[in-house]
Amino acid sequence: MEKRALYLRIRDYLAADIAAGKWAENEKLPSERQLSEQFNTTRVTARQALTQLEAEGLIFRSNRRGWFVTPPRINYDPSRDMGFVRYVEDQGFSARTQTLEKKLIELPDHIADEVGLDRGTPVYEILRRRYINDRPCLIEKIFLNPKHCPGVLQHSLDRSLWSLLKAEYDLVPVERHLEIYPQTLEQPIAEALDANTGTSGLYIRRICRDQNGDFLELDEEFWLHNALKVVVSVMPD
Amino acid sequence: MEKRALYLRIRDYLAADIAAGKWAENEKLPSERQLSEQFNTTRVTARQALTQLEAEGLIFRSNRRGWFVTPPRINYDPSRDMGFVRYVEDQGFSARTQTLEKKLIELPDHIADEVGLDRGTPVYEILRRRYINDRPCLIEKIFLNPKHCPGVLQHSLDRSLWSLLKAEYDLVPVERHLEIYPQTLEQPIAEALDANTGTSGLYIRRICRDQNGDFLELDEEFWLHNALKVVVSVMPD
DNA sequence: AAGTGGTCTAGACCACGTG
DNA sequence: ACGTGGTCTAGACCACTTT
Repeated sequence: MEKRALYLRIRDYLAADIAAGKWAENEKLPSERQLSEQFNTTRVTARQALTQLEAEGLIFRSNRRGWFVTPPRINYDPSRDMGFVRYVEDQGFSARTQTLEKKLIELPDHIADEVGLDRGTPVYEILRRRYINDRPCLIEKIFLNPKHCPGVLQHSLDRSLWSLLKAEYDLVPVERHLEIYPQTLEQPIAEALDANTGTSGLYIRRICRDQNGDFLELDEEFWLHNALKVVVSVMPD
Repeated sequence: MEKRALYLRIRDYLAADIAAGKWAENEKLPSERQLSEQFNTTRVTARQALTQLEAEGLIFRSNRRGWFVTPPRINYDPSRDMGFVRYVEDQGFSARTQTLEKKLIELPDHIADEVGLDRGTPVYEILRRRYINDRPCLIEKIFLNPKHCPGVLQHSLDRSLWSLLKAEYDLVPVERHLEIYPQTLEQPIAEALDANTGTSGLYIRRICRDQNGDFLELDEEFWLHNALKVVVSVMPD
């Protein structure tokens, strides 16, 4: 006799309802108390089912507001920089970018060592938040080498950065290094994404260099784990 | 007055101990009951701290055996196929590959449609498990187009597949499509990795084609989420 | 003011892994 | 046989959001 745990059966039940479209994208599920009553159990067990669905990416929570059905993942190719908004819109979603900060700073030592710049080198730092269908999905921290794009902060940065760099400075990345791994979102980032501290996320980092191997850009992206599917095409070496 | 939740303070305490090397890699932490006593709380709260550390990738659990310190992530470049074992060993780890199954099957319809083969096309299916430092870290399901590598199943597959395909059939992939996203591990896969059903994982899929655009290989990998850092280098289009 | 999730207590029984 | 985590009960109070 094999009997799945109660919380997994509740999970299955809710997953089936979600698949059947009982709730629309971004629509709120019944409260934990309602669910625990409905399934004749306690809140702890109902929560366990919800947490499992959250890990699977089927639902997400908004702090103290409730649980909601996750919209489909977008495809995202971090090796292409031409128009995030356009790229997302081609998939039938709306997208929006918001610049949170822009300033000139000294590159942190450990990053300087990594990209091969002198310690203390000044770089532009840009902090942006990106929305998909009005849902904040990622925080992006960009470091730009000012040697190659002096004064870039004076432009509006709510648009495609690389189309700006191409148009104004004729900059084109030649070499791109990508790093991708699952990680939890730390407090300030989780907060900015209306998520709980410790929620799972996907970390993406990109380093771009020009034809001389000069450092152009370091881009760090902190995504909600359920918002995207990374898609990359690679040609042989 | 800001006061972090108890489970987060326990988390911080344990995280500090781990960072300080109080327990070695793969070493077992004290039991949940011991921890809850030590921190003067209940098992539920101690577990919440452990679960948080698990999400962060600092510790992992082995079914009903306990909680253990996670070894460092390996770098992994899914766009390079030359010698997983060698690649891992270059980073100072040991690696091992185990073939679980190999057979000729009909390609599932939805995959056939995707890669552009006729439905019902026979393909080789290979199931492998890969270990890093004797810890099972991923399950790999490979579909090979038999048109390009007839009889490949007669060889030992516990070695680098692409070095075999190159040596025996002069096959070299020209175009590679990658998809990467966080997902939970389903029962059979979690089981094969000595993990719990529903544990978070990282899903990686690679489609390789030859110079004519012919389908060569579909590779699906199911990784423990804390075992790797995906690293890819991309040259411009 | 009412409802929601976030946190926490103090137990319990079970299935499984280890000696 | 014993220790471990896995699951579950039946409550409670709090912080925050919504009405």
